[in-house]
Parts: sequence; C-alpha cells; structure tokens
Amino acid sequence: MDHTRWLDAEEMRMWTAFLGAGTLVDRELDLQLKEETGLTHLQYGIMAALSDSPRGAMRMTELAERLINSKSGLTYQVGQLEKAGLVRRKPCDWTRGIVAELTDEGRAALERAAPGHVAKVREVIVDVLTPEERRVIADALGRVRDRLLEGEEGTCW
Amino acid sequence: MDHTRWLDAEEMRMWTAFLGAGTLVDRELDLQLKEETGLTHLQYGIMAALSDSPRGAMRMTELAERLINSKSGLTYQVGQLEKAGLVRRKPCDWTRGIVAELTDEGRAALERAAPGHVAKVREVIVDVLTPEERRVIADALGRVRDRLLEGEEGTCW
DNA sequence: ATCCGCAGGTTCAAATTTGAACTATGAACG
DNA sequence: CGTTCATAGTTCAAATTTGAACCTGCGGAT
Repeated sequence: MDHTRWLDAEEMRMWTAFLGAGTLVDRELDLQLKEETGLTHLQYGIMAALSDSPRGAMRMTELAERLINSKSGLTYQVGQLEKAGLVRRKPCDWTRGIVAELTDEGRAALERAAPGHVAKVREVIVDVLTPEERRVIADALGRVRDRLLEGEEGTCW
Repeated sequence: MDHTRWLDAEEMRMWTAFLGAGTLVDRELDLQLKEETGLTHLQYGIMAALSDSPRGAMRMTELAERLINSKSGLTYQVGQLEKAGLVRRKPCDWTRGIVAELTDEGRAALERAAPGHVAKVREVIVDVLTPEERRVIADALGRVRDRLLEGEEGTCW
C-alpha cells in the first residue's frame, strides 16, 4: 500500500533550491550583521519590528508571532537587547501585558545597521532575481506562508 | 550620503514571503518528523543524504557541505544517530577520513519516515504551487543558492 | 465576594549550536 | 626516511533554543 506520491525531478529541483537558498541566505545575513553591527538576524528582526510598529513598541506575544519564534526565545533575546541598552521593557498602557520599546540608542543602532543589511539582502537575493521572478515568488511563497499561519491559529509555543 | 537603495513595496513583499515561508516550512517539517518518527529535520537530512549517496556512505565533510551545516554540528548529530543505532562510523577506504553509513536499522527507519515526510512537503509547499511557479522558483532560488555556494569556496566553518 | 480558567510572560533544565582550539594523519618534498 | 603542511574530525566551553512548568492578574460565572 504505497500510495506515496514521490517528488519528480522538477519538484525536487524546486524543493532543494528553496531549502538551500533559505539556509544560505539566512546564514549570510547573520554573518554580515554580526560582523558589521554585532547583532544577530533575530535581534535585528526584533528591533526592526519595533521600529515598524506605529507605537514604536510591541507586546512580547505580538513579537513572537510576527517573528515566528517561541515566547521563551523572545524573552531571552529581548533580555539581551535590554542588557545592551537597545530596548526597554515597560508595562503595557492600553492592555495588560508588557511591551518592548526601542531606546534612543536602539533606534540609532538600527539606523546604523539598516543600510548594510539592506545592501546585503539586495546582494544575495533581491538583485539576483528579475522583477518577474520576484513577483511570482512573492505570490507563491506568500501563499505558502499564509496557509501555514492560518493553520496555526491559537497555537502557542 | 545616503546611497541606500531601500526595498520598494514589491521587493519587500517578496523578501518577507521568502523569509516567512522559509521559517514556517522548516518548523512544520520539524514538528511532523519529530511527531511521527522522533527524528529532527536535520537528522532526516543526514540519513537521506547517506541513502542517496552511491556508496550509501559519506565523509563527514561532504555531509557538512551538502547539508550546509557546521562540522561540529554534524559531529554532534551523527553522534546522536550513532547512539540510536541508525548510523555507523567507519574509517574511509578510498581516502583518509571517516565515513558515516546507514545501518540496516537506519535504512528501515528512513523508509518508515519518508512517506510522511514527503506528504508533508507536498502539503505545505509543493502542492500549493502551480507547475509554473515551481519552475520559476527552482530557477530563481537555485541561482540564489548557487551564487552563495560559489562565494563560499574554501570557507570552512 | 470567591472560585475558575486562561492569557501573557517568565523561569528552568535539557538539548542543540557555535566557533575556536586541538589532534591526528596523509601528502609533498628534500 | 624525516620534516612540514594542509586537511579531516573532534572536543570543549559558551551562547542559544526548546518545551514544559510555573507565576500573575483579570474577567466572568456562581
């Protein structure tokens, strides 16, 4: 009873490209960020998320969802950033909980880090693709992501 | 002197989709594998690589390259697999070094794990995309990956 | 009021990952 | 042969990640 539909050559080509690119791109960005700014990609992600947020602050759980990370992982990394003086925790005004907020120093660090980071993102992926490819990937992988996010409703790690 | 070319909306859409899909797909596969077989995605990758190999065995360094992982990480995980009796280490015949080789038990475990794994890969990504999207992604991300692999010649972590 | 149940966060131990040192062995060369 | 080098793997401590157990405040039902 082998009902398994194995991957054909073309499907496998896509799958390995996707996996390999994901791993390598991530590593490359991590190296560049650590090298130039001492931040990890995750830490940069946290700060970028805070900076994007309309209030300049986010609740821990929102952060965890947005960055797709476990709550305890976030607690740890926000702790690191707090030690470094880049982020501050404070009780949340508009609802129970705690928000993380960029300090002035944190905002400055992010602004210093951003140009190099964006340049690297362009170098390793954005500028390597054609506009058409970017469009297709945005649609296709956006769909993949959204389906997984939905399936996750109410899941809490 | 702000020469930074920031990402426009479309570029950002692609970038976040790529990042998000990468993270979520990886997590999903890890969960499924641990749940059904007790293996991590990395361990599955190691065993699959060994199984693919013409000799049914690979040198540690080859494995590290193929799986895009650090050497010490491999040492650790191969150690785990060895403890579990799924993999065996032995001195390499045709050149110095050590090869890892699937045991019979390991091969059996891989065969048990594969159908569920492939099904999940289809469910989360392969079957979510159209053939045309798969083709574009294979080409585009394959290029991204290969450029990074080249730039890495001689790098050893 | 009091008791549940739970959402938001944290803590803690265990597992994993990292990177830098370290060991060992084969290859090239005199 | 003996020396020197580069390569293949391992080891070790430190950093990070995980998941489960644990606090805590709060709303609603009784």
